[in-house]
Amino acid sequence: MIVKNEIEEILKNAFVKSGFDKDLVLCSYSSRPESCDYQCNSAFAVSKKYNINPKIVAETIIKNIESDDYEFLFSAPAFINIKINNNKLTMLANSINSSPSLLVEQTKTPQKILLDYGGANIAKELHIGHLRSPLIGESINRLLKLVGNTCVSDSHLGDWGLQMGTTIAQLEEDGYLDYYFGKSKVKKDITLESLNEEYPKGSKRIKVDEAFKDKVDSYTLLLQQKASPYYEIFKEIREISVKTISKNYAKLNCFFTYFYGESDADPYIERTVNIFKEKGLTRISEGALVVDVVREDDTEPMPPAILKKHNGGDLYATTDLATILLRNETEKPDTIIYVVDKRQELHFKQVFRAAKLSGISPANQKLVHIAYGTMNGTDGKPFKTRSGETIKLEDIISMLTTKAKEKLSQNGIENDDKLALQIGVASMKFGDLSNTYDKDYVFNIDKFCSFEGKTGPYLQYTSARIKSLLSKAEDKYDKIEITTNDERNIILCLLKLLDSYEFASKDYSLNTVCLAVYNLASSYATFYNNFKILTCEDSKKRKSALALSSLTLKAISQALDVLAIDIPDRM
RNA sequence: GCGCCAGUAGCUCAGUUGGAUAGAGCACCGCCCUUCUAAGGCGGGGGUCAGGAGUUCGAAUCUCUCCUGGCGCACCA
Repeated sequence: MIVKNEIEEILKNAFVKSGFDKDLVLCSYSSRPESCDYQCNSAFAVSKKYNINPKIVAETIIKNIESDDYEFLFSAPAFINIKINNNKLTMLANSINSSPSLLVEQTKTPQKILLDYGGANIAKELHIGHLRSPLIGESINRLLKLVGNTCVSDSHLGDWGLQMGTTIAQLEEDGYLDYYFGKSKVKKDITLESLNEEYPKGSKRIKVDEAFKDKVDSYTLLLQQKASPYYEIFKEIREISVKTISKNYAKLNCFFTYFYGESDADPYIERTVNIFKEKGLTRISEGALVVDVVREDDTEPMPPAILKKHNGGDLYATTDLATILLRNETEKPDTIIYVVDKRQELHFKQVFRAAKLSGISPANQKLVHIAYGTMNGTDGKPFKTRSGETIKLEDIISMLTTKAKEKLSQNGIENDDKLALQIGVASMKFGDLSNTYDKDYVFNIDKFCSFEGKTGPYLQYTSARIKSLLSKAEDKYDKIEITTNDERNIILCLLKLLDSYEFASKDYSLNTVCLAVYNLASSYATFYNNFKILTCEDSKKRKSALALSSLTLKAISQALDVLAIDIPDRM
């Protein structure tokens, strides 16, 4: 926070000179942009502490200010309004412009961070419910890297639980697995379509058909014991699924360092369970092996974590704990971040507590659950189509692409599939990421497909216009000079955007980055509309405007890179 | 029942440790393309921040209360 920190230093000196406690100094962004750029409201706190009239406090502070770069003004009853002068803004603009990283503040404590994208289930195709985890995860990954951390990511596929037993049992009953079970010499291919049909079918049945549920339980257990042919079938399903998942996630610019799943933790499960047993942390409850994680001060229900089912099978908590052990023996991350929807909050509380109790996660390792909200329909429940189906991710992507193509066609750009995908995906991603991640929000297909106003395509459009402008310019440009209000606004928005990375990396609030980059683009659009750059006859002004445009483009590009949104050359 | 979260413009959402006149986008109305991409810019209308009480110089923000909705509460993930 370049400017804010500097203003606070100036204020602290003035506080000391005035005899006030300098710890009370706080500088914030202006809530009244028409009268100031930054503000300090600390006079009220000082007034209270020393029992002095707040007006006198503010006036005293202002009198003791020493600064050539900023103007400090009194505003009733006791606000201190701060304005940056043009020289300072010019200097800032040029130093940001000459820095490859645009002076984004680097963390003082760089960490190795592992991101866990909380398991797309491999038994079925990706649907709309699988959208937020990779979108949010990918952006957080990029954000944390931008501020100086090292990150690795793991898809952590859901591939070792009941859903696998269910799928295999249902496939078997419908004759897909005759070859594996020796009933046929001909191998029937398992396809994505068959998985889409068979898993939901079996999933419904286990709730009503007890015999089938018993079969599913036993198949799940057999798989977890890597028995034949269950393990071979699992491998085939997994391969088909991973292929599709990675393809679709790549379309969204989401990538993983590792395509691991729960099953990859299997070799660590026995040791994990033994660690708990040896430390005396386990007990048998209703036939299951459990770990108590409740604390005296808990106000919410806190059931024990289950390590082994009554039949010896493994559960979600088991594989998650074994996965932590695996990671601490391979990657040794300082922090593990789970990007998983908030309905699983209790599960992660249990796992985190159990991991700390057992020492599987060292005391200084940070375990974080980014508990994002669900996308709801207008009925307030997780989004379903009118017929009650979930929408496939692939269908959403094609819907977005079609809409983008129509729009491109109006602008005379035909048959550019790649561009249409970039625009469509930008709309969806920005629409999602500009919400606060932890709240549920209403999924609106029109909003996801909209290209006007505060959207991803607006940012792409602004960037494409700058690119086009710069390519037409015949001047060489480097020095920026800030003189007008429009130019001032651009730099002020830029400063806020650069600050937003620090803010966002502390609490994972990508929406602040979204808002800040939109405001930057918007302030540039105003400038662009009011000032015809290429035809300006004053060459100094023209060159400065070009340099300012170039800086704006760099800053928008940096932000969109964090959001994993592509910038096209034209649209 | 217990617990967690939410309720802000017609709609979808922001609102940084409590600050000045509560913002944005969409939708609606009006203006701006003989000049760099109109997916744009400028202006306008639109609010009991769910209701009530309290703390404070000051509350959308903190406390209490109440209403409504969502989610979670051991062998699913």
